[in-house]
Amino acid sequence: MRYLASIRYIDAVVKAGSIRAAADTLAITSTALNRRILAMEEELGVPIFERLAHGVRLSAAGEIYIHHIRNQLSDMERVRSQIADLSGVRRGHVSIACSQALLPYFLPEQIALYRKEHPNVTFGVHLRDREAAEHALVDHSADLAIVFEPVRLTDFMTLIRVRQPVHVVMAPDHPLAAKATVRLSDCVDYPIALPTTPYGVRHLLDIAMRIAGVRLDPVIQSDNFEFLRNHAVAENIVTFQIPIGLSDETSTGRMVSRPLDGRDVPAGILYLGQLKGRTLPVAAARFASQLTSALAGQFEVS
Amino acid sequence: MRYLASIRYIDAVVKAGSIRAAADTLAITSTALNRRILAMEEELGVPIFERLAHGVRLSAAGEIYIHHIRNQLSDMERVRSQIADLSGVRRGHVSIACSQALLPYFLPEQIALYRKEHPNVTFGVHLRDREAAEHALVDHSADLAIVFEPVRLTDFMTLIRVRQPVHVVMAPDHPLAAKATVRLSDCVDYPIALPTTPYGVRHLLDIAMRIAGVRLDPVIQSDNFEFLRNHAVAENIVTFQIPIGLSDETSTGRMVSRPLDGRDVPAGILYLGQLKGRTLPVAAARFASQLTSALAGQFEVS
DNA sequence: TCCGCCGCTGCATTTTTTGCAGCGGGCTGG
DNA sequence: CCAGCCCGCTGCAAAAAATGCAGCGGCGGA
Repeated sequence: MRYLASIRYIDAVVKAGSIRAAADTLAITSTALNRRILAMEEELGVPIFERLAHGVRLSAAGEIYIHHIRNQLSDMERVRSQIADLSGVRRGHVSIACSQALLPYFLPEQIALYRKEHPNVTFGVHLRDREAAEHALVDHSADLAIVFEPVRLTDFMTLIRVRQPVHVVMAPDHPLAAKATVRLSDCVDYPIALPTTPYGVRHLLDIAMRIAGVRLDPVIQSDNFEFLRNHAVAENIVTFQIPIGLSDETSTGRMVSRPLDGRDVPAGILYLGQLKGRTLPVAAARFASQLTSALAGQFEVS
Repeated sequence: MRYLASIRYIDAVVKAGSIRAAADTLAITSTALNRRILAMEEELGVPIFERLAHGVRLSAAGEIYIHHIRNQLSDMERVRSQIADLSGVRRGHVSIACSQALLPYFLPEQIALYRKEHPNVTFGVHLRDREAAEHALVDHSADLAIVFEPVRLTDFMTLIRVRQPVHVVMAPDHPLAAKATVRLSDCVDYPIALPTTPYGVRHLLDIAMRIAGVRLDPVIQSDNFEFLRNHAVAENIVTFQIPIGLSDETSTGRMVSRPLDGRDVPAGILYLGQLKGRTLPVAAARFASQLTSALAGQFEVS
């Protein structure tokens, strides 16, 4: 879309933080880019950027304007895909920001399922914590976000919520694997591995331990869930995860998972959502509704 | 806004119905305009217009696209006024589609009141029936609509609803002027003037007559409310109107109005609304909220 | 059938955009 | 305290894009 070049350039400058840097990424000279920006500011009647020694920063007017620009650009995307829709070709791109638990099993399966129907739709999957995921929605770098136990809900519109009880994960021959459900107090006798503090599961466990007066001292801490799972098998210790990230490896028998008793640790909640007030591109909207029905089968929270 | 020229041109072509006609209104040659359109269609990959012998018409894709274009253009207006806002100058334009009843008294007073605070805001007031008013919202030729008893509510988002009992209007010396409220059956003895059928007041009366088994044969019918009022005084007959269009001339004593008994004729409802899903420009939003509080004093319907 | 209006195209001209080289200014590390 | 670096910005020439003019062929209405 040639006629949107100017505003796309401005978006690039905002992202890059300086005109010369943006010019490089856009494969044009800084002169051309600089002039386009000056021309836009002329038309607008106000500077879009503040000039600093090491680049540019959005002015107050620029903040308003960049918002508008990003809306325009993604609206244009939506319109293109709507038009592509009615000419029969289903194309598009869906960008997802999500937490680790979705990566091993759930999303690959869902995306594969969707792409079987619509092979021309491409996907971007980005690992983001809760805050970064919300930010990705705001700056339109993601269409959908799937996060565990979000705190802020500004700009975030929930499409569906799913209960995720915390599960204990261990090797099949571990003593705790004999039980159907596990009490928190059962775990104190065994060495355990925990996710690091910012994560939702750890957060839930911390609260539960404080209430129950139990202390679980982790021998391993990691910010990588896959590592924790594998280590639980390798060293025969226990770790804690949510079921949506487990289905694959428990089904192969490499490891088993047992739910923690709900009286000890309340279930966490997984949120699928999008930017509030945004109309998603067709592809993203359809994928979102596929996810919604897939999740609704689990432990939907109404 | 130079960079929006192309889409503004397309909007003009849609409005004009042919490229050459649009080129005239835009003061460019048809060549230039034609080429811009071809270029846009090239970029979009689909024709925007169908070529007919006597001009062009939107294709299916074009319908989608023109929607997007109009959104973009009015969003741009909003952004400009937001930016103007923060540099202190309050400017803008508010376009209103409304029915006749608002013209004599209510809107002039409200607009004057608003412009006393914000002299740089300009207004457009367009007389439209219910359907045309809704259409004006859809194609962004109006920001706000004030209509009586709307039928369809697609695309229309109600901001406030106000009850408007039908009033009998007549000269001060008319026999009915002695009563505080008037029964429909009281009117049969006098010659009456009615609005023509499409209007809300007429609609309410037609229904009421059918229910009550009364027949009012109008000696005068008109589609102009001002004429009906004036004629009621000139010939000493009665007519029917809603109070919001009456305050001025009844206060001067030229004519009087009496409410019809609610048992005979239910009150009509006046709607203030905007296009569903649209963020109004600042000026329009503020004027709308002024109207809302002004109307809330009357007979607000919650 | 003829006339009028339409959209569209080849070509010359004008206007706009781009790239190159270079200026002056602020921050940073030695 | 100063050299080096990166920044945004400008004059000028080249390249690219948009515009206008004249004219073609098509289609519907008189």
